Amino acid sequence: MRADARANHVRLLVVAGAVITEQGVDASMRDIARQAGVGLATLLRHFPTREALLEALLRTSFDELTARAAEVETSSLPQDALMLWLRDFVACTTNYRGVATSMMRAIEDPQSALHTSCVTMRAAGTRLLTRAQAADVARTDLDGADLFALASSLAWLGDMPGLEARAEHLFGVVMSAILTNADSSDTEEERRPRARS
Amino acid sequence: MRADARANHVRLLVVAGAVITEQGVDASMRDIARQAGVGLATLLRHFPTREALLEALLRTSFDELTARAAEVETSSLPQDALMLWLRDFVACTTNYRGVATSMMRAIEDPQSALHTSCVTMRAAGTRLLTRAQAADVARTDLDGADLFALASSLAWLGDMPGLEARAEHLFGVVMSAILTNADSSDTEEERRPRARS
DNA sequence: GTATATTCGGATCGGCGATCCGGAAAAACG
DNA sequence: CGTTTTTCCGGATCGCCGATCCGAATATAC
Repeated sequence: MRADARANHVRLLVVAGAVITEQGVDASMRDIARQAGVGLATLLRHFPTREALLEALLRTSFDELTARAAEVETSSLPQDALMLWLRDFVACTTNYRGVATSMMRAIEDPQSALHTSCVTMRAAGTRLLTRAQAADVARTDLDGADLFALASSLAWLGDMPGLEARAEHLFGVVMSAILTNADSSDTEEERRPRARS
Repeated sequence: MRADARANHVRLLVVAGAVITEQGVDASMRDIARQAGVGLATLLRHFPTREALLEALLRTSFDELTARAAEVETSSLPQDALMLWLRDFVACTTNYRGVATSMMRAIEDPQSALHTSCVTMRAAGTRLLTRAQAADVARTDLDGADLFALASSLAWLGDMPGLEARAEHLFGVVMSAILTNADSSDTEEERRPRARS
């Protein structure tokens, strides 16, 4: 790859990250190119589709999430590991508004540039879920796809206007449906009623 | 209103319903106008924004839902009423793909043509929730906005590709978080593990 | 320094929603 | 009826979008 091309590549990634952070995943590709000081054709040459660009933006975060899954799997109790990782997953996928919808579409479309990344994430979550189920602290009528769907729906809720404040609470509500608090552990706080404003 | 204008109005509603049913709420306004055999300007004169068109399409269903809320409130146990009505709500809002997102945006935007309808729906759900909470069968750390958000997220899940089959199951999972099955009633079936394919 | 291969970006295309306005047609009136 | 008035229609146009083409610019190889 030529030097100027490589420079444009990283420049586009940085600018796209900034623009999409504040405008969401449906930001205008032209805008991104303009703010990066290149032509639209150049952006589209480096990232042929919007999903390819998103995939490049998410790869770093996703790799960190995968590492985090392995980490909590050995360092925490099954129920805590699942909850901690899901919290990270939701937080990560809430950085870019609208990304939950893109991911749910991509995971069903092998052609999507995001497909592999999403499948990897789902697999990481599935491992934590299976471990929790084996420890009898998670309901057994869920599989990895269910978990991915529920987590994605929480991410979707998180970037609805006016719901930012409720997102954490609703996370706890859904978690209470996933975990089967067989014994009262320190994750019990998630069920405690919250003072509402 | 002139006779030809009224005819176009109903014609546009019928065609828009068909087109949006199969293409989702982001269907091209031009397409709808074309299929109705009128100019784009005519469609936009009758429904100045996409949300105004959606509001007109949803009004009938929403009125039925409001009536249904009053019906189950008097005919069913608090927990059953809440569950039955939420099921209807989700089914109704899943008819048009993408409508959940439109509703969540509209309910925070008083300018939206959909705003009033959404607020009405939320109020209907809130009444059923409050009744269930008073009967001690629903968790008390939820308010109407939480319920609306959870129901909308279920509707959102329902129109993700590949999740149609799981939607009902996930509905049960989330319901199990909302209801507090104090005594084992006949709604208990929702918690029974499901055989997965 | 020249030749080659790669990359760039302006230009163009079809499609979108928004808007304008001249003409068509319904309605009101005599 | 015919005429006038009011309403409504829809083609045309605008700026924006993403996709694509291709001559110009330039980094790299020799």
